[in-house]
Amino acid sequence: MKKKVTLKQIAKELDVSISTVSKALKNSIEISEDTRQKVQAFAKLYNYRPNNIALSLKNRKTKTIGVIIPEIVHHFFSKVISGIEKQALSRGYNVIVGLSNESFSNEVINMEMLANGSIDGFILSVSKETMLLQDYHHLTETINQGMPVVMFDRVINEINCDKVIVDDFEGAVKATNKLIENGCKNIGLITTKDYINVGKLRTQGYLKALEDHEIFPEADLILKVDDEKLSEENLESLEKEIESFFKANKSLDGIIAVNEIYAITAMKVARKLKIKIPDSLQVIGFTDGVLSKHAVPSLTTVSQHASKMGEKAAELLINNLEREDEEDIFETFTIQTDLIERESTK
Amino acid sequence: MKKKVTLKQIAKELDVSISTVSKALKNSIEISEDTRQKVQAFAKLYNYRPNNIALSLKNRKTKTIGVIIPEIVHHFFSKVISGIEKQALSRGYNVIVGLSNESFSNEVINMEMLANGSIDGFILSVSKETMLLQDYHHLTETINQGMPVVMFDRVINEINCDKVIVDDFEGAVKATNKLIENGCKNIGLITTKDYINVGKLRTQGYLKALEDHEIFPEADLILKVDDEKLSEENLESLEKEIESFFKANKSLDGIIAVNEIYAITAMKVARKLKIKIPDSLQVIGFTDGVLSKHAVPSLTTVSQHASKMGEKAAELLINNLEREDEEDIFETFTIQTDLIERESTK
DNA sequence: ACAGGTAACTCAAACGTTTTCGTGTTGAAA
DNA sequence: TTTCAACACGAAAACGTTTGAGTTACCTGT
Repeated sequence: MKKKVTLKQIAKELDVSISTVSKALKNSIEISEDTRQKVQAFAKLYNYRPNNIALSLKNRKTKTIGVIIPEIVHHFFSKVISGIEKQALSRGYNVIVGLSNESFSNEVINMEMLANGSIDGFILSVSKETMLLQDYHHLTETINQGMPVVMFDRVINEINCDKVIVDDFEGAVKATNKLIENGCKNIGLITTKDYINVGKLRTQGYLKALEDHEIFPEADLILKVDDEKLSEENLESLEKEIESFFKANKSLDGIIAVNEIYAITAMKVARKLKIKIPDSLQVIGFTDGVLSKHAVPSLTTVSQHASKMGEKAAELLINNLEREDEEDIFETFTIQTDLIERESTK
Repeated sequence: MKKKVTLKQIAKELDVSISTVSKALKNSIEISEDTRQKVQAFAKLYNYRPNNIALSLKNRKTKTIGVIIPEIVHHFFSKVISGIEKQALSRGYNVIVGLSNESFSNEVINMEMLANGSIDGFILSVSKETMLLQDYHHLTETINQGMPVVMFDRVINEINCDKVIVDDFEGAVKATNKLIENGCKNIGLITTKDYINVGKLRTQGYLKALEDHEIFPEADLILKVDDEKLSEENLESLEKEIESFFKANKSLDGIIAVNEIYAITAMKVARKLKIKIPDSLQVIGFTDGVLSKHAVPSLTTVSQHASKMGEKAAELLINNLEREDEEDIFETFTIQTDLIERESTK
C-alpha cells in the first residue's frame, strides 16, 4: 500500500526544496532542464497528483457545485442531475448532492453543511414545505454571503438569482390546444393543490387555451388532488378520487394531468370504466418519463427537457463562478416544452 | 453582502490571538469566562462557521464519500443513492456523485478526479464496459492507496473490498418457484448477454429451480437480448425479438424477465398476441420500480431493496472510515430479495 | 578587479484551522 | 523577599499547495 505522495516527500527524496518541485512540475523556466526531468520522472513514478483540498484552500474555490433537490427517485430530478453532472464534468467540476425529501429543515441543514466552504455555488429546487412556509432565510443568507445560487423548476420569484424554469404555462396551452384541435369539447384538468407555482402555471395555461377558443365548460372540470395522494403507496385513494371525478363528469372527452402518475392513473381508471382511449377520451400528461413511454396505450406528454434544464443551470452557475467582473446581473432562462405525441391522443 | 468571517478576523476585531478565539469557541477552560463570552457573542453575531476545507486539510479527512454509478436516470440506482444519502447525512457525511454512463473511461476519469483528496472513500457499481474489458487497474490502485471502497450490485470478485450484493440467485429461484407453484410448465427467461454477473446469477437461479422440480423444457426457453436493445429508443426491436420468441414457443405459460423493461415489453407483446395475463401467461420481473407498480396489469417483481442496499453500503464504508484499528477484513453483505406479488401472476 | 547580469534555486507567506508548548502575570505560601 | 502554582493567553507548527521575493554562484564585459 503506497500512500499518496506529496511535494514535500518528493522534495526530501530529491534533496531540493518544495518550491523547486512545484515549479519543476509546472515546467517553470526557473528550473533547469535537468532538475525538471528528474522531478517529473520521480513524480510520474510515484504517481503524484496535487491534493485537491490543499488547492481548494489556497485558491478559495473547490470546483464543486452543490445540488439540493427534493427527491432523487424521480425521473424529472434524476434527469436534471444527469444534465448538471454532464455539464459539470466537462468543465472540471464535481457535483455534491443533497436531498431535502420535501422537508424544509432538511433543506436548511443540507445547505448549511455545504455552505461553509465545501462548494462554490448552489443549484437547487426548493422543497414543498419551503414553498408552504415561505421561509427563505437560508437562501437569502447564502446569497448574501456571496455564494452564487441557481434555482430551477420550483423557483421563488422574490429571490434574486439566476433561474431556469420550464415554460409551464405555454406547455399547458399547447397540450390543451392539441386536445381542442383533436375535437375535445370537455377537457378536464387533474392537478395538485396549487401552492406550487408550477401547478398554478399549468392551470393558468389550461384556462387560457380554453378561453382563447371560447370554450366554457359547463361545470368546473378541474380536479385538485390532495398532494399526499401521490406519495408511494396510497394509489387507491387517488384512483377513487379520479373515478368519482369521471363519474361526475360523464361528458369528459379530454384530460390534462400535471404529472405522469395522475395521467397514468386516469388511464387506468378509464380502462376500468370501459372508456376507450383515445377514441372517447384523450389524455395528455406532463413530464416525459419512463411511465409515459411504456404505458399501454403510451402517453402523449409535455416534455420538459429536464436534462437540458440541468445543463443550463450548471452552465449559468459556472459562468457566474468564472466571471471576472463581479456584476450580478441575474438571468431567468426558460426552457421550452415539446408535445410528444403518442397513443393516448388521436 | 457580508462575506464569511474567519478566526483571524474575529481575533483582529477583539484584539486577541487566533488561538484564543479558537479555544474560546470550543469552550476551552484555558480561556477566561469573560473572553469566552465576548468571543462567542461576536462569533454568533457574525455567524461564524469554521471553514470545511481548512478542517479537511488539517484533519486529512473530508467527511465526503464519492459515489460512482453507471446511470442515475434509473429507478434502481437513484434509489440506492437515496439510501446512501440518508445514511451519510445521519452520520455527517456528504455525497459526491459521479456518473460513468456505462463508459470505462468516464469511470476512470471520475474516480481520478475524486481520489486526490476530495473524498474519504468510494461506493461504486462498475460500468458495463468495465466488466467487458475486465480492466480494474483504477480500482486496485485506489484501494492500494489506502482509500476504502465499497462495491454494490455490479461487483467484481477479484477485487478485495467490502461488497453489497443482491441475492440474485435466490431471487430468481423464488420467482421461478412461484411460477411453478402457480402451475406453469413452460417457463421462459428473458435476459441479457451474460457478461454481467447479475444476469448470469439470475439465469442460474432460474435453471436451478427448474432442475429442483425436475422440469426440463423441451426447447431452450432462454432469450438473450442484445443489451443495446434496452437503450432509450429502440424498443421496437426489443418488441420484435420478444414477439418471435413467443411465436417460436407457443407453449410458454410463464416468463421471468431480468428487468422491468423486458417484463413490461413482454406483457405488451402478449397483449398484442391476445395472450391473457395472468390466465395463460404469468410474468415476473426484476427490480421493483415505478413501471411495475403502474403497469396494467401491475407486475409481480423481485424487489431488490435498493434503498437498503445504499444504506448498507454507506454504513460499511463509514464504519470502515471511522474504525481505529486498520485491520482490513472485508465483508460481503447480501441483501435478500422479496417477491412482490401483483396482478401479473395468479 | 568589479559592477551587473543571469541561471537556478530557496524562503516565506498565504489559504483557515487546531493544538502543543511556551510565557508572562498574578496571588499566595514559605 | 523569594518561589511556585494557577491562570490566561500567545506563538508556532502542521495539513499541501502556489508564487513573488530573495539568495546564491558563476559569468561577462570593461
